[in-house]
Amino acid sequence: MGRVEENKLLKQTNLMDTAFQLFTSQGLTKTSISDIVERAGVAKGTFYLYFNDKVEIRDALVRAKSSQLLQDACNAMDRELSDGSATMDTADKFIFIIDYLVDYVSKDINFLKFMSKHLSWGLFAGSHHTVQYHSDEDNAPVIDFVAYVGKMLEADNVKIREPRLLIFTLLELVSSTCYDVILYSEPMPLDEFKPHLNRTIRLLVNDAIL
Amino acid sequence: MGRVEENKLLKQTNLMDTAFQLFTSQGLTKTSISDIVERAGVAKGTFYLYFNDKVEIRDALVRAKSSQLLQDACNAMDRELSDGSATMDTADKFIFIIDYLVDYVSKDINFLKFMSKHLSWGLFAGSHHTVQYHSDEDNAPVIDFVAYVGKMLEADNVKIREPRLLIFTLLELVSSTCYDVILYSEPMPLDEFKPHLNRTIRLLVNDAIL
Amino acid sequence: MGRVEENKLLKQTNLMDTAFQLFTSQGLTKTSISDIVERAGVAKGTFYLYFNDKVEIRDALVRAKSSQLLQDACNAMDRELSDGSATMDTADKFIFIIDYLVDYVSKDINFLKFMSKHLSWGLFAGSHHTVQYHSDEDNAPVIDFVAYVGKMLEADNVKIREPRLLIFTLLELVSSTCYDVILYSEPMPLDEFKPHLNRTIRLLVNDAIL
Amino acid sequence: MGRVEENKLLKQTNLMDTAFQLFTSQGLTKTSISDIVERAGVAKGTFYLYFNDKVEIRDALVRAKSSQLLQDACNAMDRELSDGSATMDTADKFIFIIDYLVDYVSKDINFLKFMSKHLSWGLFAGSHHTVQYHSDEDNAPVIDFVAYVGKMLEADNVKIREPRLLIFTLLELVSSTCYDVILYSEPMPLDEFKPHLNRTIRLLVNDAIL
DNA sequence: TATGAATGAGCCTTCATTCAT
DNA sequence: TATGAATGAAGGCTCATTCAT
Repeated sequence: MGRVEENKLLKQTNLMDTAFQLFTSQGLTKTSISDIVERAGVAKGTFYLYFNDKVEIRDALVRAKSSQLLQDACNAMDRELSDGSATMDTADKFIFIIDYLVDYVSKDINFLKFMSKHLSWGLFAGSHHTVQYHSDEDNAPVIDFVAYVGKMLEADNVKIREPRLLIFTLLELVSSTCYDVILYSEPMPLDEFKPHLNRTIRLLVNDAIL
Repeated sequence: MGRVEENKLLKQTNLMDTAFQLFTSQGLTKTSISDIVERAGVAKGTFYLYFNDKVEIRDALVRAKSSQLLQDACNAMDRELSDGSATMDTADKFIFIIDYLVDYVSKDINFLKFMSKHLSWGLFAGSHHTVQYHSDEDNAPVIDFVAYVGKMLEADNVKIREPRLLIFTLLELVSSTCYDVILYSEPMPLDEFKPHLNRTIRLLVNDAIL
Repeated sequence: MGRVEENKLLKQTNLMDTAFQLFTSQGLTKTSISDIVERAGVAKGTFYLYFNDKVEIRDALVRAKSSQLLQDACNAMDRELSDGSATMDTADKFIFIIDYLVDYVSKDINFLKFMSKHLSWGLFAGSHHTVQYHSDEDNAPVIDFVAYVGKMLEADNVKIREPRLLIFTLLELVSSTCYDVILYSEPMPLDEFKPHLNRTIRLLVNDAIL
Repeated sequence: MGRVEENKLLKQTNLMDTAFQLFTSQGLTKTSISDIVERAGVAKGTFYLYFNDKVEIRDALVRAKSSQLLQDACNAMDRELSDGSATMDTADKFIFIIDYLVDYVSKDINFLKFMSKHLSWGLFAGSHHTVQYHSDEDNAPVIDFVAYVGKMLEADNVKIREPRLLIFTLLELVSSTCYDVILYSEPMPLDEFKPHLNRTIRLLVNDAIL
């Protein structure tokens, strides 16, 4: 990558980081492109060199941030496994990962509001029209979550009917239910809901195992 | 209800009907309040007599329309059952109802986009801060979906662990997965996805039966 | 005064009291007629039965309140004189009265802002298009300030060239200078300004004495 | 000053000139920002690049115009003095200048209404948050009125107790009394009032001379 | 007399977007 | 590439005023 391209990427990253801060702190609609460029320290016109509009940068951020969050969950899983203390079956591992996700968003309501129910977009990151993005704060390249799960299953010596579908279904289920549960305690508070959620996850995972 | 109050309800219904038409035909952001009042044939100020802003009328509509859709599904279920031709167990009935919902939104993409993943809001309709609303097009009063399912289970002589939770979970699962499946064919087209969805529904329902 | 007229006056007084509260607490432009009628507990239309617009009620209030303030100053003067302790010449008396006015407005900035530099309007109250008004809080009928001063001069056995003109000039001088002095400390703070003001008052009064 | 900055100042001056015309011809409240920008031939948004709201441009204009008027009065004084015909003492000079001011506003009632009683704001122009402004119509740079008077006194070999305070007091007295006198003939018509005013000016000036 | 729902013109302001520099 | 002044359509919203009840 040449100096010019590198510089370009830096500007873009800067814009995305700034936009993310503003989106999560004051909301999407309350954040104007003026706000973003002012805080980012670039001119208005510069924004349009990198993004066509606010929706584009929003979508790019949702993909990037959910992808990053999945990555973090994988890392946490790896740490847990290398501890060697616990014995986890495949369903336990799914539950662990999802628990990590739920914990994270329940501690950062603004992040949850920004992501809405679109946690699964992180799965499709890397595919069509994804903006290259790697925030300064993040410390590792983002890998493919489906691939990670694949390796996990391999290690467990377990085969699953449609791994990608299972992952998608679980993520949608989790992000969708938890959105209402966390934000509105509807139909019940999170800690009351969690056991049911885990039971459902185990059910779906075990059913998918061939 | 006095003449004045009747008139007020009519104005509100008129506004909501008009807003719904515009939201589903040209999208939420592309619809201005000016558009709504112009088409509804009332003054701008009148809108603010009934709603505080666009978000409020949107939310009221999401609740009302999803509630109505659930009602329609119940009616379809009743018709099917009164046919007497088919023998359906409890899981079959859930699958039938959900199939009705999915069919409906898959045939009206704009409706799906408007509702986003919030089909379950129809469950909470009738509860807190719900605007009274009954569109001219609709032909029956809206009853409580949870209550309907309750009676259904009674008729089947079946007891379920947490009926409200099951219904919520299923609705979230369905509306969330189908949103991506229908709009983006992600991770697969709808007809390919449906068998998996049905299998999952059956799994969850049977697991909930005591 | 018949019951009907009495009632009418009560409504009007109620509206003016309410308007005054709002004008002084949130400012003239920030106060809408809706605010006034809502707080006063009457319907929108009722306002227009008593006043043509906001300017009319504002002007009526400025006249009434400045008139009342002048009255209060007279009462204070009377109390001071009946004490018998002090010996005051005519200029002293003017200074005493004006000091009362300045003290009052300097302790109620919002009142000062509302009255602006129009303290002398209280002189013309009772004349053309003045709304009859007597707030609940006030305890005495409002008399004519010029007449009061006339009696005061008589008691002092002093004749003045043009009493009404002197009073007008002094009031304008005081309200105008003190407005800037109190609100902006321009060209100097109030306590620094007061000696100069008093010197000027004495100068003008003595010059007017025949 | 670069081309861009020059252009900016021109735009601002243009806006202020236009606003002044409208404010004085149709009044402050009857003039909308739409009116101003339309007449000025710029876009609505451009207004907000230079002023935060209508009050800001109004205040800037009051300061600028009163400052300009004081300047004009100084120029007239200079012309009068260079004529050499008259012999004027210090009080005469003050009376001359004030007479110029009163004459001016009495011939332009709309200007008087716009300025209200705030003629003294011209004294503080040049100080804090004053918008740079120099109308096309005006032909000379605006100097400091207090400084002008200072030189005048020097030439007269006269020392005054608190020159700035005297000037402030005189200006407030004049603008405040003449506002009511000219607009409402209250308490008497202008020509009847003028001798009294002049007497008062002379009194105050001579008293201030050390 | 009193009401308050309805009006609708017009308010101020925002903001995505452009383009000359 | 980058800038940021200028744009102006469109936004949400207010509010004085009316009038049928």
